[in-house]
Amino acid sequence: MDQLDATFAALADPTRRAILARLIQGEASVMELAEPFAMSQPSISKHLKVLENAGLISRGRDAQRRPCRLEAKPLAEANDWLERYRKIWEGNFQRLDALLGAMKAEKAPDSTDQ
Amino acid sequence: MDQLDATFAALADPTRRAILARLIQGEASVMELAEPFAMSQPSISKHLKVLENAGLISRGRDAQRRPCRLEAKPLAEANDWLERYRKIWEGNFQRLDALLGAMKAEKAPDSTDQ
DNA sequence: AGGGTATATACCCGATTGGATATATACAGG
DNA sequence: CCTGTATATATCCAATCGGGTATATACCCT
Repeated sequence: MDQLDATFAALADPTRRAILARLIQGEASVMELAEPFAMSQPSISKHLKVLENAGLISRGRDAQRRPCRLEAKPLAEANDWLERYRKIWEGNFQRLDALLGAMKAEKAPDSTDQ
Repeated sequence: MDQLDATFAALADPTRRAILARLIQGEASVMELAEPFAMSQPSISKHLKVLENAGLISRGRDAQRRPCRLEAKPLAEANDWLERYRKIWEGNFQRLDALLGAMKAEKAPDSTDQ
């Protein structure tokens, strides 16, 4: 599966998005991540595996715990993909310039609007 | 299904992303959209239905044709969701830069699949 | 070694997905 | 009305998904 496929597929589930949202606050164990959900621990582990396979999280080792943390890169790729469309659909060139600037440290002149 | 669920799920398929990419150039009929793919017409119609149900495209009527065009709103929502994370990771990178001074191993591949 | 805790793996199951083919519908033009 | 064209719908099928329970593994502590 393509990276973008895996990223968007992982983001298509509300449980997984909630897990990512929780991880904004910092690392968390599986138990901690499972707590808000009416769902079994293995199901959460499965969601975490999907996120990990998509590269959206990575995991450490702390005794029996396998703390999860956010990984930015696949999110950045998904964001880049969406930014392209946002630029076209909304005519928002500021964001595109910011994106191109971040990616290539170079401005992308484009005078053709709409 | 939640709007974000539907949007991300629709974007998780490379055929559907390619269809959206094609629609950047303007409206297109089902036949025109199907042409680049080694796939039956009904399969393309099914993909279009997924995109339409997610609100990512809308359809008109031109004789027998049902031209498709891009719709911005759901994309904007998905983009907003990702933007939140972009801000976080940019913040993290700033902190990281502050700590490590110079750490540059970023590649910037422009790998838009279509 | 044995017990407790945290997490992963192995199946099971029903629903959904993404493809196919065959058929139905909608419309244009002679 | 009939034909051709564009598109949608109806099944079918294998694969994947998202949940469950039961069990295994990994690690800490006494």
